[in-house]
Amino acid sequence: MPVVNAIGYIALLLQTTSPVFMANDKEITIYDIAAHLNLSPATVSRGLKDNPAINKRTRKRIQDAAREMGYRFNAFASNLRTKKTFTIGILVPRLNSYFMSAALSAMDTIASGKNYQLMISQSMEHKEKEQSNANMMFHKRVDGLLVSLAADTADLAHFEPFFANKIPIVFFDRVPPTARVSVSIDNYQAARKVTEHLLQQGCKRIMHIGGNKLRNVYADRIKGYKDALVTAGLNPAKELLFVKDELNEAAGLEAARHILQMDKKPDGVFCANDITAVHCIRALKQHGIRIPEDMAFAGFNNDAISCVIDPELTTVNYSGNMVGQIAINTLIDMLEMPGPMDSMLESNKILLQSELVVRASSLRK
Amino acid sequence: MPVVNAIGYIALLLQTTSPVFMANDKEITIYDIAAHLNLSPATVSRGLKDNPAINKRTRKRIQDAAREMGYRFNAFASNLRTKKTFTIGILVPRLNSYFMSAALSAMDTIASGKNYQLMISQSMEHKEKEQSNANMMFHKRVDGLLVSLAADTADLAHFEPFFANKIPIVFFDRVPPTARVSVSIDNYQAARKVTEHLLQQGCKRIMHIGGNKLRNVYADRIKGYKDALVTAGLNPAKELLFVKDELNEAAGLEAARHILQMDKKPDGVFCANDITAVHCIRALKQHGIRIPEDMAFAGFNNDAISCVIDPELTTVNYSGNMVGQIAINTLIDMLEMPGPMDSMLESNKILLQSELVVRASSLRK
DNA sequence: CTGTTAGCGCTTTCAT
DNA sequence: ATGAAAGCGCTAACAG
Repeated sequence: MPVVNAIGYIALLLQTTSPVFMANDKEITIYDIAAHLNLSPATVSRGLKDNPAINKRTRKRIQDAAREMGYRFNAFASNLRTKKTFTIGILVPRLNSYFMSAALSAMDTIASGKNYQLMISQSMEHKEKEQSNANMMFHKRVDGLLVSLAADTADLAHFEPFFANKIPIVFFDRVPPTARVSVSIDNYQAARKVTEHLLQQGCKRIMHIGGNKLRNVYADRIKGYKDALVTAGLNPAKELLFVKDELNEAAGLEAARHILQMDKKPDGVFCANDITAVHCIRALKQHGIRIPEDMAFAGFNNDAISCVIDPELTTVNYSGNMVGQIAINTLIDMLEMPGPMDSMLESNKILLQSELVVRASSLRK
Repeated sequence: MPVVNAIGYIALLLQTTSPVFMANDKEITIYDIAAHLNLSPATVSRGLKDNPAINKRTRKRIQDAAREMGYRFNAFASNLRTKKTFTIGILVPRLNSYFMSAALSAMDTIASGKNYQLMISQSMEHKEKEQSNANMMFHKRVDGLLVSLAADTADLAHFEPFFANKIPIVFFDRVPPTARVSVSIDNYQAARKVTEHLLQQGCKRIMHIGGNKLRNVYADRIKGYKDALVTAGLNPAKELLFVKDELNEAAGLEAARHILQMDKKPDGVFCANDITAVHCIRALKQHGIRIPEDMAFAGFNNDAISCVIDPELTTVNYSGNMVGQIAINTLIDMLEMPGPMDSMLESNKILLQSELVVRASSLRK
């Protein structure tokens, strides 16, 4: 019987629950259970895992004893042997965006269903932070990694340890062109569709507000925009492309200021994200520009905010939820694939479709 | 010298970086370093930790060798001995809210600065999920816990293992009344201020749209609202209190429907969160109700959305960032306090102030 | 300043 | 169906 020492005694005074959780300083181990039941630790270990090699009644005795004695599984000891942590690392540019929250939300739901834990950290859009986070994940020995790149990440050197050790990485949303496995939407097609829609509404001078071209999401949208113009026989003019490193509220205000001082103003604007679009619209409206009569507008993401602005914003529905789900399922599949190599060699680039959501901000007919 | 086997060979072909990260299947341990340098594993262990007891030159040799040999620290083995994981568990109702994202963002920044990892999971507002998450955290042996409760959590039984084992918990935002350590804002005072502001604007019939009274945040706001009315000599009428379990977009629409069918409509509405307020306003506007002329409006949270609605929403600025910072700092202080007991016994309820942000939606004079 | 030694708690052959 | 024993990689007495 474990002796209740001074600290345990205080814990005893504090506690308000069944004796199951008594803190005696001494953690219960499988050895304690084994001794208690006159079994070997090996049998207890198997019994706790419901190993069918163990007699059904014995298993039950073991599990009951474990519960009664307040046993808790020690994952470290287990990890030390098995080399698996059931932990997935997640690197994202920022936690506080609507899209990312939805993606993480979906990932968390699926991960806990399959008994994986998530270890989340954000780069704040800086490659240095991304590097140190990746490093930390590597040392914490995550089983796999889900990554959405920072705005200024130019190379993947900081992921080499993962590649070399065959720790699977699934890139999502902000994916590098060289990624072997990635999940994102077809930004090029989506941008084409948006631009074509604005053309159909009669726009002749369409401006694009875009993000850092280092990232596929923004580069592809710019390309889609330009190609749509070319296909329509228009020339993608340089002065109609406005690029900012980060597409936030400030970028929207800046874009508005830029538009207001243009001699020949655009009659349509396709903005690579909703937040920027919304704040740009607000600023333009304050200066008497009518949306969509003077200027049609479209955004990207179908952020909650896009329904709140007046007029409601035409945008691209791009489900963080869906991307998150597919990304983590892909990763877990790789983790649980029996043969270790095969899955790592074949490339798997998933491109999701997105849908144009037409709302009042772009309807001119 | 480690032999490159078949798998290692493929890894070699794949790799594009320095030989530091070669995957030889065999992980480098302190024993390998020790053998390489003709030292004992203990010395290597100390050297890697920059223990001043070790000769400065030896330390350097050890660290250089570690780097060259591609050593990576094995946290499990370390945890197994030291019983500390440098991992903090976080339980939140939902990841995808603006407030929570900001709080997590702040926590992540501070945690990584102090070398802690975060293990985040969400309850989806259900106590069952919260329970299983808490359980998982306990088994993963987090050093401490940060908790914001689900909407329907009625008791804290699932946290007993933590209390009993003296694993510190800091509750934040959605805190239980019985919490020993908690960080939240003064919801009562904030709600009073909002209500008083509406009164000052000439409102005589102020409605309150509130959330689940099980949670302090909503109960306190309701109380603040009622007390402000009483102080002003008004009677908090039952038909002017509209309570929904979850304050989301749907709740806003439902509230609007409710208001539209009221015989004697309110001339002011104080809504316990911005999202609900915004969608309620949108619906009311569509039915010809003018804000603020017919009905003044105020929300809570200063969500990004509150500046996008027209008219802009009067609200309470309640920084997720600040709450997150203080919560995690409080927890880390507890974790790093030398004497284990003292800090756990004293209660520490931090109540932050918030500020009323007056915007057009409530200005009638 | 460095080395020896004995575990931390679990898993896993290999025996029985 | 169960047990014995070795070892995962690190740390902390204790000894020198």
